[in-house]
Amino acid sequence: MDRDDHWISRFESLSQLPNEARSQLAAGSQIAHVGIGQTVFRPGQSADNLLLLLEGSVRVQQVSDTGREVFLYRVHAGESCVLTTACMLAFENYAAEGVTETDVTAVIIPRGVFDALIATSKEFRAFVFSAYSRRITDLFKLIDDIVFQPLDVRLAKRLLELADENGVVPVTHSFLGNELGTAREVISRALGEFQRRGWVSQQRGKISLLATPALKHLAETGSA
Amino acid sequence: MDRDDHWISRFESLSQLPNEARSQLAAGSQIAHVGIGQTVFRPGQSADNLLLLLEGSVRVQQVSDTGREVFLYRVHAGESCVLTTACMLAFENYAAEGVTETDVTAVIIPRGVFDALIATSKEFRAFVFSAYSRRITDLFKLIDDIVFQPLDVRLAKRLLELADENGVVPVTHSFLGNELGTAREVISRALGEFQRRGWVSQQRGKISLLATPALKHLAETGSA
DNA sequence: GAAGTTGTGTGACAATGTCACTGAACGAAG
DNA sequence: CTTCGTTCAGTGACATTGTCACACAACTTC
Repeated sequence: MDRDDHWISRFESLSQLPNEARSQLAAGSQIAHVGIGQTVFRPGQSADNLLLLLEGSVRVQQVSDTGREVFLYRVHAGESCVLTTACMLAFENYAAEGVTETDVTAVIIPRGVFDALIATSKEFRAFVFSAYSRRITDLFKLIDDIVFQPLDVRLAKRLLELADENGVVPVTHSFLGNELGTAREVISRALGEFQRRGWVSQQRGKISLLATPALKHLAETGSA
Repeated sequence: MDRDDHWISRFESLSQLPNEARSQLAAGSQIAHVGIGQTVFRPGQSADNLLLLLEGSVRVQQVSDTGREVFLYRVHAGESCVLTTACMLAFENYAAEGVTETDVTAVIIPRGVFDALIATSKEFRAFVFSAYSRRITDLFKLIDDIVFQPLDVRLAKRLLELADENGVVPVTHSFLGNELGTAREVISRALGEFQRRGWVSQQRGKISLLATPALKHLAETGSA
């Protein structure tokens, strides 16, 4: 097998798998492409695969009873939808869904292969539990932020995260509200304030960051 | 071995372990007692054991940078501190701590035994992943509640959860504020309103529920 | 360009969070 | 039984955030 261009080498901890496990993984999994805006998993639909992202990103959000959505976390290339797996192995449903934000290339590991690898490989277990650990830590941090961080600080952080290389954030106010668990109007006001300070300029569906340092300062210290 | 009074039989899914795994678990673990108010695990301290609670409860909370605390979830008898385990296996720290709320009896499963069982027993894996699944679902629900549920509804829910058989909740306003991620004053006001409606009466460090049905109605429908 | 859809701005008001206090209730000395 | 210190609860003023009801601007489609 040609290892160097194989996807496994893109995952640092997986590339430490012993040969046997490695070929077991390579043989048992397959690569899939999913278009933008597709729902990869959703409540009530039991997941049968573990997904590892090679390209693109997936947004995971909780769907409230009232139909509203809260952002939970984002799966980037090189990461896995590992929380889904807990539910997949436990046969339990949960109320979160995953939506592709870009075109996505992913590795599909079927339940059986996943289960076999968990049993045989210490390295694979380390990979899975470490992925868990990171996600859970993120969730704890999210709760902390929602409860204790003022909105402008959280908004500044998110703008910096979502900005492309030109400092442009190509999203609507309503998207940001969703992302931060608040209302569009609140985002509009906060962005209006940022604009008044000369930190951003706004176009329809697009925000340009003009003073990245000021935003960073707010995001990090919590004060302007 | 006398199984009927052994702790394993208290965990439904563990009692389905095949004999070999079962004795492996019984032999490798030990029972410990911890007094009330002890910190079982804390940030920066890597956990070396998986804990299964036999008696009592443990409160798990995120400790904010600012020193404030947010309630995350509660581990009851028959449950495990399983999220700690992810971090324990991944050698990563996180910012949550666990404090005993009562005297606690727990089973200590050392890392080595845990790891061996994960490898050998399908049933043990199911136990662990199912515990994960439940916790994660709870965390998602918590985020949902914090973002979308009005405070009075969340307070009513929590009062009902914390009440003893006589409908008495033996906690302070400040404890409840902590529990719901809000300030003491806010709890005082909300409880004042409940009292005005005749739903509760208050003593220092103690709240008595007078109209459980009304509280339930508020908790479930979101309207008085 | 007319009509429909989506995105943004704004004012009024409600709910919640923060701050600065006050005094009451309790426990531990003396 | 008092005194003192500590913890707990109540309150008003104000800041921040959330909700509702709009108006209107910017894009799309036909």
